[in-house]
Amino acid sequence: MGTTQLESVPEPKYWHLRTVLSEALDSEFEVGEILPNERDLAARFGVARATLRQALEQLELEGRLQRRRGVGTTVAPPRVGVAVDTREHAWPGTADDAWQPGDCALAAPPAAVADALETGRDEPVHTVRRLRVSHGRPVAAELLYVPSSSVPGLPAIDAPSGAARARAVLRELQRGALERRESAVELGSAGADDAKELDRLPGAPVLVVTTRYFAEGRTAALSVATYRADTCRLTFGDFGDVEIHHGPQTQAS
Amino acid sequence: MGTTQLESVPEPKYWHLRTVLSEALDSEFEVGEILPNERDLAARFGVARATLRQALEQLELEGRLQRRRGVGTTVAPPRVGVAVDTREHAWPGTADDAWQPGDCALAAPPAAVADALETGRDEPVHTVRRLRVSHGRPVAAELLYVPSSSVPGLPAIDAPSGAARARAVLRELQRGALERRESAVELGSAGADDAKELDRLPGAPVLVVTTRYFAEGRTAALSVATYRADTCRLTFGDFGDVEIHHGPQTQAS
DNA sequence: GAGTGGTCTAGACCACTCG
DNA sequence: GAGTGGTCTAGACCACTCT
Repeated sequence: MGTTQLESVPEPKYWHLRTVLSEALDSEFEVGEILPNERDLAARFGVARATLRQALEQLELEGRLQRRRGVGTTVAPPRVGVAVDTREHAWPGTADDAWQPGDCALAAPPAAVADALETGRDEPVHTVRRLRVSHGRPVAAELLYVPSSSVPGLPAIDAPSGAARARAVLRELQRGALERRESAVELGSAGADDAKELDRLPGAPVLVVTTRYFAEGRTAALSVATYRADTCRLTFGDFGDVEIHHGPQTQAS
Repeated sequence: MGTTQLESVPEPKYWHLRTVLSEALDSEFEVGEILPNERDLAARFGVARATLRQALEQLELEGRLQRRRGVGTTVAPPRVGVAVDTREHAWPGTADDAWQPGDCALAAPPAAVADALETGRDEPVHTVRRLRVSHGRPVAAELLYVPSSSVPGLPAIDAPSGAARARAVLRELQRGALERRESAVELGSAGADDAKELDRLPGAPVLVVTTRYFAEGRTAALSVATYRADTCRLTFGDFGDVEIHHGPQTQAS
């Protein structure tokens, strides 16, 4: 007697904190508003800073918060719906397919990519780096692997790299009639280079979309695109901008 | 002089560790093999346990490792390709749509769901809980929201809940001709209930797939499915089981 | 009971942004 | 230079799984 247990099966502190903060975000904060700094928040809740950070990490993973070193923690806007559509328009190289071609190189791809393309492991393929921008912010970085056989008309003497080359490869790829595409989505973490382009730290969670393009029954190209998981909601079909999911709780049954 | 800097722009220890461990996993370990425990590993690399754990967390997020309390850390098998297909077969309630109907309840859904269904915020809808199993393991938990108007033929006097009720709702939903569906994928964290069904801890990363089913131009049902992000690769189209992505490094350009 | 991963603490220092 | 989030430490205890 004398002691009261709030939780007979106590949940971890950081999880409880996450819930409390989540509700506070809903009711007491506006999008873009700056939260108190971590040391103050930790003191206010009577926990160590590391524990508070665990809760903040959860909320950032869920797209509720945005943290920037040297600046502070702000309330994130709702995730952007990004179409990863499977229709005929918006093939790579179409006039506006939401991607900005960056650099291009001719290099041997990772072994797994070579296998999928059915090229030799040491055979160089055109590797186009592209960036996808939405609402003025970079949302995804892509590597598009195009075997030489998919772009037979590509001039051989051009500059072997650079943005002009990237556009040329896309143009030629577009000429060969692409028939079909298949995609897969999985969770990953941003490598150093992707992280830089996406304005995140290395290790930031990303949604990796791997897409295989087919032409004449064979794999004509392969794309590996990493989307910022904190800010993006990938839409298949034409989902519009309805906001459904808003946290981990599934408050039914 | 006298001191050597391995990194002129030093990367964080945990990130470097992640890379080292990742390579070790590729070359020196088999799937299912148990790693040394965290305290030993930390000592071996000369870092604090917390730092080592940060590296392990990354690798677990990437689906390379599997950690179980009281057991140990093992090398994870490649992610399972799970079809989130958009074809006509495999509508909810089809003979085999990979989902096992669980419970069913009639309850007011979260506000966001009610809005998407265009039902009143306090109007109860049929809420079916289902579990998706692949290779003998649970991979996803789903809540399927079905407004009464979508299942007009549903007997009113039946048991209002339970597995039998769930099957009845699905059967009636199947009768009304579904026309189209739209999906979105985003990162989330498992709530306590989902976590339990998926055999994970609360807060575990999940891929949340929100699907809207249309019939006669209106939203006939809405599904929120949470897939284990560590073990699943969601495939759209029919991607097969090719393994492409294998870590954050993008070793081209 | 022994051994594992999971949680939590109290502190330190670093890297970055901004006025 | 002040203030922020990011990294790291060395330790403690807890919850769980096996034998």
